[in-house]
Amino acid sequence: MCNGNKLMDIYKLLKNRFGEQNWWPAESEFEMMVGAILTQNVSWNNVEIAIENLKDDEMLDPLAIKNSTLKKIQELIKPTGFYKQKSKRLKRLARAVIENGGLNTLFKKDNLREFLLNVKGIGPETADSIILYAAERPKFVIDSYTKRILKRVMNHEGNYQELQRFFESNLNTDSKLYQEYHALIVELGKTYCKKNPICDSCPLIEICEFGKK
DNA sequence: GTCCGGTGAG
DNA sequence: CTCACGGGAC
Repeated sequence: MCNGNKLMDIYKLLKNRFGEQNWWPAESEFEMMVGAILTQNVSWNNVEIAIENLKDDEMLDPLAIKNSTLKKIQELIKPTGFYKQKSKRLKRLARAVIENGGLNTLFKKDNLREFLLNVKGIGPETADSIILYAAERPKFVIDSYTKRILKRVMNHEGNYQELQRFFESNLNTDSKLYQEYHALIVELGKTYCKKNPICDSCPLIEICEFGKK
């Protein structure tokens, strides 16, 4: 049932079907961090529009965010929804980056995860996304898709921390593997393992506890 | 548990 | 029209 070795089988099947994902699409590490906040509970399509808006105004920079007004930021990121909250979150992020000597310094911290979680508006998933895709350190990102898929495929449930440990203790500690795996999970969640799943053509049909029925 | 919120698919 | 979306704070 809770066989951790099955995790690599899942990974291989997903990779065979969907191929290389190459997340996170961004031109800079700070852009990745901004995207990580903007994508909270919002489809990536909306984030792309907001990122373009920010880019056009040369706002993908900590100092630019810090020196801009909340109102201006809200206009630019409106496509991502929750814009009043997210504009403040971007401000706090920018301030935290600046006050701690920039990203190069920040990403070397031993307590990077703790540091990020102390920025109001950055929770576990956003922090781990930044750690994995921007700082490129091996932290497995758990999201709602991961929870849903693990429950269906392996009948395995748990909170954020438990599921993260499940992946990290059963996989090689490999940033690239974690990056691709999480991206593949998201792709599966969007295309087949949806709320109303499409099981007949799912790449995991042969090994899925739920799909077998 | 509830609220935040514009966008696109169906 | 409804619904989910690469969550987090309270």
